Amino acid sequence: MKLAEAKQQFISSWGAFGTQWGINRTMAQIHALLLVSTEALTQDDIMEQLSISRGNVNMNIRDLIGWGLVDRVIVAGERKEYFTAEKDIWKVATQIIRERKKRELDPMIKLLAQLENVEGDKKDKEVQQFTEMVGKIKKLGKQADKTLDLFIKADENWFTSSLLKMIK
Amino acid sequence: MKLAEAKQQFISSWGAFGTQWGINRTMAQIHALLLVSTEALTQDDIMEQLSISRGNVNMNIRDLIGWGLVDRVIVAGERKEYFTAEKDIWKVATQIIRERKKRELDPMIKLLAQLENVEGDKKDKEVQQFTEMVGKIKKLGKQADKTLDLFIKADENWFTSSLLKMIK
DNA sequence: ATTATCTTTCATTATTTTTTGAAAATTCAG
DNA sequence: CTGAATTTTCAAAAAATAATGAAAGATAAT
Repeated sequence: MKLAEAKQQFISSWGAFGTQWGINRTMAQIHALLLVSTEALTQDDIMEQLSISRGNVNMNIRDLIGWGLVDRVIVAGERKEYFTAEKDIWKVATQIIRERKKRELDPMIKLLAQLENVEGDKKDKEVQQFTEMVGKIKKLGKQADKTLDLFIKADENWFTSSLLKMIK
Repeated sequence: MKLAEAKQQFISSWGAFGTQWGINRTMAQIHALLLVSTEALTQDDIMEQLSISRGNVNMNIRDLIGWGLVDRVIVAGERKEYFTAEKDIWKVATQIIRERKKRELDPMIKLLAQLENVEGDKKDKEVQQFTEMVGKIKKLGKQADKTLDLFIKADENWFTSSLLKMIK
């Protein structure tokens, strides 16, 4: 397989995987394109390479910036904006985890905490089972939350912990 | 909040969260409904409670069975099929992980392995960067794969490991 | 073997999500 | 300040996804 073909394959597949994970196909493709681009790209570059409209590029790029996965790059003497993706794949992973945790896991735990306070007879079997189920899911959610925090922190402390290992 | 209202809220929110994770809203809602139902339900029960069509229930129920999250229940002397959800939330979690791993992570790693073998000059900077990026992502994918396996195994060994702790 | 009950399928319809592209807004050089 | 270059917005169109419901297919009781 040639390089150009491989890149194309990577971009298209990344888009398909994204879709399965509730991520807009185009957003995933733009991210993939920037991941395998040596240089920073303009909106026009992206439009051309993915055959998509200006508005589409603009919206998805801003989303990616909101996810902390893409940065604007200022090129001296150029009017246009350039965009580049974080290339450290470990940072990419922790950033995605950080964001999904904030946007989805945290609100879910909050909701479950509310639902646990259902009114009614604590001896009512229906009430009991519901509260128990909600409580268990909340507990699992909190465990996941903690585990993911450790994961994220592991990254932040990577340098420190490497140093520590050298000293010990 | 009353029980009925809380259940409704749970089902509707579960559907919304599902959507964010690339899971069909209705499928998530049926799963939620079964999770908080004391008794097994028929297709008609589900149709009524969620106000959806028979065909919709049927397809999504079969999907949920395919995911290993819902079981058919045979009730003696009854013609109709009943359905019930696995209530052990830890098992639910590991089952979802097991399936998504199989359906998504494994194929992704396979693809990346292929893309690593791009033809061309190994000294070409473009080729180098692409191969490196793909390799890094594959490595991360494999790490995730291992970690998730541990997670799944932890469950299977839960009883064993509890026993071990007691003996020690 | 016939009938009644229940399940499954799938072409059609409806809904949701994504994309487009032109207009508006912004930015900056001169 | 003016105007050209660039970015952003958003109503409308297109595409993708999901839901409906009637017909066909099973299944089991009589």
